[in-house]
Amino acid sequence: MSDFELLDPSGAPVGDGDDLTDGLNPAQKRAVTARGQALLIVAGAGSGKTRVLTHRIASLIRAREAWPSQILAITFTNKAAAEMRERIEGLLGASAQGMWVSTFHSACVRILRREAERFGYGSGFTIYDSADSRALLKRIIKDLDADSYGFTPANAGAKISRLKNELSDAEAYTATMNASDPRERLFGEIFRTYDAELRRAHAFDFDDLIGQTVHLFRAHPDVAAVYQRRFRHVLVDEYQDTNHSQYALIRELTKPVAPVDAERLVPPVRAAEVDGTGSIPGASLTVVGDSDQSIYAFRGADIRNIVEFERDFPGAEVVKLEQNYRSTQNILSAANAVIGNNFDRQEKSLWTSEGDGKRIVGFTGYSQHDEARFVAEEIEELHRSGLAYSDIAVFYRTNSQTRALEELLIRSAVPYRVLGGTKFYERAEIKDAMSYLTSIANPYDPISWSRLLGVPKRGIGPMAEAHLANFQEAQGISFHEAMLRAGELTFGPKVRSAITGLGDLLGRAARMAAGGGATDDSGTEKRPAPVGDLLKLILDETGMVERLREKRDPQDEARAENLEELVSVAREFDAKNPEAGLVEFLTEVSLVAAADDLDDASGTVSLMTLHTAKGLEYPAVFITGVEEGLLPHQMSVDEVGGISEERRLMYVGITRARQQLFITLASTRAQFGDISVAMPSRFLQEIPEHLIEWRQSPGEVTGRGGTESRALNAPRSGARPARGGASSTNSSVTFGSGGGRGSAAIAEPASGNMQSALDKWRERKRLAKEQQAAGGGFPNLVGGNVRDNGDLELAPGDRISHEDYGEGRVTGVTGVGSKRIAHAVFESVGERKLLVKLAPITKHD
DNA sequence: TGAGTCGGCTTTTTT
DNA sequence: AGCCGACTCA
Repeated sequence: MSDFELLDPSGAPVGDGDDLTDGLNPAQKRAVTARGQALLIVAGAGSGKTRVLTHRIASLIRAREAWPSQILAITFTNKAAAEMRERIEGLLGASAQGMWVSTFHSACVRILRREAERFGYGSGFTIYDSADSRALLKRIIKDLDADSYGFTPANAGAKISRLKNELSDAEAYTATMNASDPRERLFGEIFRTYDAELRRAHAFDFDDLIGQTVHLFRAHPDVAAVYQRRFRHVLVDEYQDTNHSQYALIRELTKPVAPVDAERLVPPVRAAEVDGTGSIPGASLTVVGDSDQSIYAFRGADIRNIVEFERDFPGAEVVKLEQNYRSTQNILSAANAVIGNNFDRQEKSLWTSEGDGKRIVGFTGYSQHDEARFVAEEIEELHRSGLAYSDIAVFYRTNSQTRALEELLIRSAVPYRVLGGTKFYERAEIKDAMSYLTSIANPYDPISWSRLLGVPKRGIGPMAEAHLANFQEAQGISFHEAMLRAGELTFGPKVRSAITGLGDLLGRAARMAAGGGATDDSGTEKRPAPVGDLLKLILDETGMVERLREKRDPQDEARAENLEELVSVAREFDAKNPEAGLVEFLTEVSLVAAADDLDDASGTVSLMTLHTAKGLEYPAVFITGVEEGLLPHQMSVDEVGGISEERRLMYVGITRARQQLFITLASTRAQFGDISVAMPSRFLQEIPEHLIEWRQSPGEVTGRGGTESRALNAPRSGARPARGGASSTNSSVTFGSGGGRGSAAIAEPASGNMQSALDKWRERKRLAKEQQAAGGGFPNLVGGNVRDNGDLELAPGDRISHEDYGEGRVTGVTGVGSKRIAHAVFESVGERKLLVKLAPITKHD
């Protein structure tokens, strides 16, 4: 039973009577049971690909075709990885110990830390996130005076990233560039310096994690052989979003091991592992993807990886999953219609046997606030009809759109959370605290060191920093050592003691982290200190939290709370990973994705970008800001293939919805401080009109600035028959792409009366200007001054007056302090929940 | 050296 | 409108 030697590659037949294939459709069954070197599973949205993938892995293990440790499964986010592992363990009824289920980045970090001595880093090397890279580039660009040539940290970073994703490096770039172009020469210099600085700091950026692993494998066949031998089955999810370096990594991992390398492996290879020539055959590869959901071209994802899979891996089998188990037919028809406008795709059409379901609800607001108000009201309506808040999600194209949405959700007392966006770990105070931990793990890293010098303020400025950095480089010592030896430099007594004191603190913390006795209590144990203790030591000794508290600014108060939350995050990590240490903590923090902190049990509405939404599903979905310039985004319009990618983004958004889909837009939108007129998105026009029930169509919002009361603009369903959608809407939605600079990507149906649309657009723009000039802005502009009702006391029975809803009666009050919520019934709109502090209400005496 | 003010720029999406 | 960075003053 437990005899490893009996492992037979051909395996026991899986299939008949196997519960791993029960209830699967024929295509899914094939995807689970197919065996061979290469398998491509083309999985449309909602076609059960996670199920197929987990069952495939479980069947490999259960049939004894593979041990868990021979499986490498790559997912897009850490959350998806955790979920997949859990589901596999559920199927096997046992732990899947030794199985690698992780993201590309996590898997590569794991390999790189193991093999760190091969490239001269310690295993505690630092991972630079985009902000760190930008900080480094900023310094380099300044040093090289490259800003006058138009280089910015952002554009240089993007270019470096693109090159690294192609497995290029500074040397290769310099060799192939046009050397007579000073701009190119300068960029080569930036690139070279950037990489040199990374090396000096013992650091990798995100792209290096993949690229350096590939280089490691290519430079050291013996190292590659270890992993090629170990992973017999490689499975990759979201294959359409892989870039070139990830593709190369997969190729390396699935190569056979040549006899010369196989011979040197430890432990020695067994006869069963090699073929007749003494080679270990390449691992089997399974990739899952959907080219219609490729939305990461901007970071190097190459759709050709999936489109040309069969050419890359001759003899590959292809299985197509087209039956959808997630959405209603109406939603799928809309999705099919939209994506059908992408001309260069493989034909594929989603279908369901579940019936049409409800129609898609459309709404056009007069402003983004009006739009947000509709979203908030509909969410409440859904909630009243029995849907949990956690079953509802709101999507948008750009993070900046959250402002208006959040404001209205707060006012309506709808519990929500924003996924992604300004992430916890991107907050300044968190980065400050983390810079101490990073520096403790890697005392050669200048970025974290430079950051911690200045926070909290202790009189060490740029001058002192520069002197220390020169000293550090000249002596070839760590930054911590350089600080301890500050006496050898010409500093004033005050600055010197600040520097040595800080150096001492870092040294003590580093010894604790390494397991040495930093404090001289009985500690004979050589155990690394818990991360929580290290962090607490730093925060206590630097007084960072108290300093924030002293300022008595509510924002600083929030920052202090964030730091305390960081301590509890660290403690949680310690408890969950008793064997892990500081480096593991830092790795986890660097690689968490936006969707990773998604807590499904939280009972809140989820707000996120369309990108973050990929891979998720919700019973009710709102797609907001469906306007030209936003979706498709202005930036993408002139890019080759840009519109196609935006359309896929729309497609991804639509296909997240299970039962109810809402599509909203606004006719004006404020950006960069002033208000501009927004046109409905071309994608809106691509959805067959009979699928949409307009509560307020774009046509109705055209022309007039919206003088009616907001509450009356959006009567509940039924009050307004949905005739608006058919005629008026679609004629007014027709328009050109604005400037009409026809890039290759734009193959839009040039239907209809462009001229009249243009006229309407001009007219609206004029009206918008006038209204703005007339003062007070738009009547529908909710934003701006946040009101504060202070300690307004309300009790059941009180009569109140609401700016939008009119007269009403309080039926109850829940919550405490600033989160007090009044439940009220209004004559015009019925039941509503209001945040007492912020709602536009007055109480009648 | 550090605090405060003014001006320019921003918004695409993320591991 | 808001954030960051450069510049100015104490």
